[in-house]
Amino acid sequence: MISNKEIAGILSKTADLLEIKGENPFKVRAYRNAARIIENSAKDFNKLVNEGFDLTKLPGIGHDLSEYIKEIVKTGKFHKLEELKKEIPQGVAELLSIEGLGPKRVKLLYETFGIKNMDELKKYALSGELEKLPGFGPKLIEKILKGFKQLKKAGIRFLWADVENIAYEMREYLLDYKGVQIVDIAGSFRRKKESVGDLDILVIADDYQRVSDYFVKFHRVKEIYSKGLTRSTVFLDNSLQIDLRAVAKDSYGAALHYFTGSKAHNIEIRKLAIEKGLKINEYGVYKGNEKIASSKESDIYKSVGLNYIEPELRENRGEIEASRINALPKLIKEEEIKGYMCTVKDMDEVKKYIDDFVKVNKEYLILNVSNRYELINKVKTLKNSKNIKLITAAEVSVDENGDFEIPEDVLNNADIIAALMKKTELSAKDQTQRYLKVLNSKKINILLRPSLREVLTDAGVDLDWDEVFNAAYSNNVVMEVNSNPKYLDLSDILIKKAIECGVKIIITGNYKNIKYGIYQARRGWCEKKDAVNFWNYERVGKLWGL
DNA sequence: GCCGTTTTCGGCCCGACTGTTTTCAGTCG
Ligand SMILES: Nc1nc2c(ncn2[C@H]2C[C@H](O)[C@@H](COP(=O)(O)OP(=O)(O)OP(=O)(O)O)O2)c(=O)[nH]1
Ligand SMILES: [Mg+2]
Ligand SMILES: [Mg+2]
Repeated sequence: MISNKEIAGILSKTADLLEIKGENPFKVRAYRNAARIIENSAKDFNKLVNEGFDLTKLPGIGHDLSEYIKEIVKTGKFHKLEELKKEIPQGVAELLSIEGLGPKRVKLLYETFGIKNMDELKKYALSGELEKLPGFGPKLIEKILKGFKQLKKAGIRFLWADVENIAYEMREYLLDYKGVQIVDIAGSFRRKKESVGDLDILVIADDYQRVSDYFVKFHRVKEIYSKGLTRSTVFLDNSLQIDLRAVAKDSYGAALHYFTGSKAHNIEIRKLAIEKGLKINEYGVYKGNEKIASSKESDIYKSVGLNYIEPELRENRGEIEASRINALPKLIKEEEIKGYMCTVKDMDEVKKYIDDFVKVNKEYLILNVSNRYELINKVKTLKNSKNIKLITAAEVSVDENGDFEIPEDVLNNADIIAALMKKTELSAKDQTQRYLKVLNSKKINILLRPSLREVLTDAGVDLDWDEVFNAAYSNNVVMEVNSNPKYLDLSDILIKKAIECGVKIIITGNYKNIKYGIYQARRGWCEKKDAVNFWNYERVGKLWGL
């Protein structure tokens, strides 16, 4: 069964090759746009096609692309891509991953010298032959040679949590510079995407045109890619790219909006402006030559008739329409959490989490006991002595057939049961049935690590989420959102889908990690009604019959 | 290739930085 990601990959690859061929850039954009829509969608396109859903109902997918997507789903191949691959050898498109090489230059390299991979490019660059090409001077060639090492364009990304410290270190560094008033980390970092391709940093300063000079002197800068009066790009020693944008205070709102993105969101907002006879750029909103908004982000939205949209929602996944009709979700906030849920394996962990819990001053704590059920009784004893609202969960492991055992005393002693699906290789159909068996067993309250995914990998179960979420809804099974930044399971997209199916989530994790899960829940349009550990103890008690 | 209570044709977001460009194309955010 072909995944959304695979369909998107085929369309996006086609876009790359069309672009190298010199096709109409707007056609190329249409392919990329379709790829983005599919990759971001909570709907399974394989299923949509098989059910005969009219894909042209989706904005951005018209008659042609709809047919192409059907072809891809039904055959696993796309004839246009197959033809393009015959014309343009494999390695040519890979040259696009080098910073500074776009479709035009790659085409020129291929047509002039027949360069079709990185090795050949390197050979020609070192031999000096490249300089014969129009537009290829010594500086560009030097850049290309260095560019072999850069990551961003090659699609290599970092976990959000892995760039957090360096982001704040850079912010402190910039704040130290004279006249700097505001430093915001924008881009996908501000939108809280689970992984980021780079850091995008906005600086507001008195003499903002001087900031670039200072920026590139940051001690971890290894390579300066470009440097101008209002924007610069550098690479750090760990190959992380950092983009800097510096503007005057008056443009703060417009610049923050621009630099937060996403690109697709920006384009939609700018199209709305055009319809209203306005123009939006990173400096402001303009009616003719008159600037009508610029200093506050919310004013940018207001100028095109929209309510303010939280950064986590800015992915062009329906947030603009929702904003227009006053239907944006009221997202959960970190500080509104009422109860924590942590997994414990031994008494030391139990004590540690209880100690932490007392410090954070929240209402209740759920301890999920894995492996050793005798812990449950010890935890209960502790609960009475410490006089805290403690809920005990017993973790059960589900085998390949969808069976699991809960010993009698566990059933009697644990407040709730949480199921963890053992990793198995099953067809999507069988996997779905296995999940349904568990959900319909009426014995479990929480499904842990529902998709077994891992961020930045292809890991994860293949199944029919509509069926699984519908069963979870009917049986009142809550889905875990695991806050470990390596897992973030459920993902933002599946959280959104779960919520649309009426399924509740519980955001789990220790005090350090919990925010990462909350970020993803916000990206999944999560409101208080959707997240059970944002409810008070009484309401949770009713849900689980405590 | 997509799209349309201004349109079924002719638009499609908008701007900064680089290079060898003497007026702008290519690339990128
Ligand atoms: N209007 C407009 N804005 C753009 C465009 N490309 C990028 N931006 C804005 C929105 C992006 O969120 C922001 C930062 O660009 P990035 O390439 O770093 O993308 P982003 O941070 O969203 O994702 P990333 O994780 O870095 O891949 O700049 C564009 O073509 N047009
Ligand atoms: Mg970025
Ligand atoms: Mg960037």
